[in-house]
Amino acid sequence: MTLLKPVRQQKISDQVFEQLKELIFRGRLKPGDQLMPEREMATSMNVSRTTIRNAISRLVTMHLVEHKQGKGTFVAKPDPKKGNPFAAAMSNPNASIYDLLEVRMGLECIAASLAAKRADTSDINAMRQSFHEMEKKVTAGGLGSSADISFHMAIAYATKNPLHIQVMKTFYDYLSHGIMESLQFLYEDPENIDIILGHHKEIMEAIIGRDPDNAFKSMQNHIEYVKMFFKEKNK
Amino acid sequence: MTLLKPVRQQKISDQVFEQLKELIFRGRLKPGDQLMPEREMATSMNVSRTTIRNAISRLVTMHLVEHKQGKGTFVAKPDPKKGNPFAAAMSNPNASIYDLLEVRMGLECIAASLAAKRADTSDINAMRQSFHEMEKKVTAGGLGSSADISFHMAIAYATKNPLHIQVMKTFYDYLSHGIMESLQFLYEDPENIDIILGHHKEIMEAIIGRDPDNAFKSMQNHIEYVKMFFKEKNK
DNA sequence: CTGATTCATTGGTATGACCTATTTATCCGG
DNA sequence: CCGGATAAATAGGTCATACCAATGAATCAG
Repeated sequence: MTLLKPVRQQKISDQVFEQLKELIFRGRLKPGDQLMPEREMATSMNVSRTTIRNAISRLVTMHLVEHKQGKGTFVAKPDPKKGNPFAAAMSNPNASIYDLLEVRMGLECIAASLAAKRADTSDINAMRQSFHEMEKKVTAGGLGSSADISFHMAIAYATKNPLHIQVMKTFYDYLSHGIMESLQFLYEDPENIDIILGHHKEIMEAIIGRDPDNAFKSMQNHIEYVKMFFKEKNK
Repeated sequence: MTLLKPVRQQKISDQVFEQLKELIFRGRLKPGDQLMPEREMATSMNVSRTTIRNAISRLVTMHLVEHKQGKGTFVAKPDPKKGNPFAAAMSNPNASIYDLLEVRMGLECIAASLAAKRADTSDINAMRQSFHEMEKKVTAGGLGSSADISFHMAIAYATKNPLHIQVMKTFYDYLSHGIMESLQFLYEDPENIDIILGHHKEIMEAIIGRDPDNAFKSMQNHIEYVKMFFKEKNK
């Protein structure tokens, strides 16, 4: 007898749930986006609508998506009121975008260097995709801020560090809600956008080239630039 | 045409959900209790099993109840970890103390360098106090892990960055109980303690001496040492 | 053009069937 | 009487289908 049982320990609805969750956390589905109709999703995944609904209803409970009868299901805008420690911290009027950048400086520089050591091809593809999406958006006159977030989240995932991923996810959950408004100033100037895209390219190439030190420095340089921008702006 | 019809139709599954939630919150259903079978509950509430399942699955998502196929559904033991993003991440079996140290590496190095720029006398006093307390504890044969945490938190406060403070608080509040047990291994060897005290002294002096670069490097060196310790230990 | 109606789309609920996992009861050979 | 195999009962998990309810767009009556 063979020694194995490819037992299905994970429920089908769990798998669907995980897939959708990943799409949202990685920014592949952005707040406001509409999900595929349940019936369609069911057939395209070869599972019953019951299972799809079960998975989605869990996302609803987690406030990641919202049901709108007769219209569809949409990715929710993160609500800071919902037990997010970062949101609590940031609702403190003493906390500024500058504080946020300082913390990001710590987290993301080390993340970039770890990513350079551990990124696999799918991570790199995610980065490339987000990069090109942002490029496309800005050349089309758009803002590209959500693609920006996706890019940074792709790096977080590439660290393969579940704790770091969780922390960054919580971070950007909040960011896409409140702070992003401040960041809009950054995207208003086309010159800034080119510089930022250049930074991203630098970071990405360091990671692809498996160069942790350069990845660290490129990220440091990137965030330092953003910090300087806001320091200039506020005087 | 005035303010009319705040009509809001509540979904049936919502009503079921609320009922069950109340039962749990009010203690009518206690941890470990088994819920009525879904089919039975459905008939006794005059709704379909679909609706019941939807409501219960939301309770599952909120970690209020647990499904056990073939056995039933049970009220879950309140786990303080549940609902906290950090704890959720760490309950992931893939998350290790090594992951934690990587994230700390990012956060605390930048914190040390910021502290070197911004620490005031009361911050420095807090550091000194924690340092000496730890020194006292270990020479008395104690563990000093809580003084260790106090030391690192003193640095966090010295950054004057409310977001960073909040993040580190959450870190130590929710992680320490589980993770600190692992750190005990570190304190078991007197030799380690001396080295760690030396590290702390280095960090502290760099901060007092207003030397951000050295503070950064000292902290990096410190955490790197701990990382190495666990890497050695696990092979 | 305005307003009502119709209809396609999409989430919400209801049944009923069958699958899978767990526990309990039963039966049978030794 | 015992131990293990078998069967039944229980309860959650999945599937398929039908219909209800809300929304919005297209259509039609005036």
